[in-house]
Amino acid sequence: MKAVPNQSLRNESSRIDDEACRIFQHSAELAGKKWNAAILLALARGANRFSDIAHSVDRISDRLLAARLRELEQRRLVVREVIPTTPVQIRYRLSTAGEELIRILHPLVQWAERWEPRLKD
Amino acid sequence: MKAVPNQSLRNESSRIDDEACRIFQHSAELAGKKWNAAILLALARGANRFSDIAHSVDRISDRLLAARLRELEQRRLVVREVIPTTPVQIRYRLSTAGEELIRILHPLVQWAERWEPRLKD
DNA sequence: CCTTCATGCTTACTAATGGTAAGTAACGTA
DNA sequence: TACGTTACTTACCATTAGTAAGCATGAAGG
Repeated sequence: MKAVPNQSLRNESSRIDDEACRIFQHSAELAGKKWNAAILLALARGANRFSDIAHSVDRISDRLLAARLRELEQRRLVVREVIPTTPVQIRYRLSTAGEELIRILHPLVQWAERWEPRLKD
Repeated sequence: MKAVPNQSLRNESSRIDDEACRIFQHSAELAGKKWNAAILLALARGANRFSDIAHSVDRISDRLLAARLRELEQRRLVVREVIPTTPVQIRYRLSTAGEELIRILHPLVQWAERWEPRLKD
């Protein structure tokens, strides 16, 4: 279909490619990417070691947890500290941005309880 | 026994598999699944036909747009109406749940502007 | 008439991502 | 000595995403 994208009849300002919309899409997809919300929540609730998080987040695999923590660290939602004990301990915690993000997302719980009651089974 | 503090001694109720946490994860992943936020936003901003949404959401393919609209309809965030003109017109719009969802997610814009300034490039 | 275009999809194919299982180095415990 | 824990990585296959093309219907243009 998209061989010749004809939008000449369409007013350019109605396209969803301006700044706020791209930002919105980008951050929603970051927060909502599979496992991310659960990982951030686990950290918010006190888990701070790899294996704690792995136990807190139901059904996540080590491989994906490691991958997600690396991404979240790069995006600066999570801070990774190496503690030079023997053996080394690695501790993860939310950054301020991460804390604010889960606070912002909290209303989703009420939304879901209202509109998706079957989730409660 | 102190080099490695054992978190498994924490009480079971702190695990992230109880109801509110599962709901939280589930709805965050619904809202944040790739393209969903942008599609809902396009609808909120007035797009209501397939090709309008396709033009509004930058870089989405027809295939994924069709798939996502079907999912969003099943999840009751989007309503699909068939208008029996010739040829038939198909019109999509947000349900009340869908409208509330994008309202809830709106603070993400300010969050991202504050914490992810490089998105603004 | 006959070609061409728009709409709202579907089908076919490839690339990227996800899930499962197992492995690993360095230590600790029984 | 054997096994468990920690924080990962590697190997492999299944599922999903992205790209391109096809298609039925009808409208519009020459």
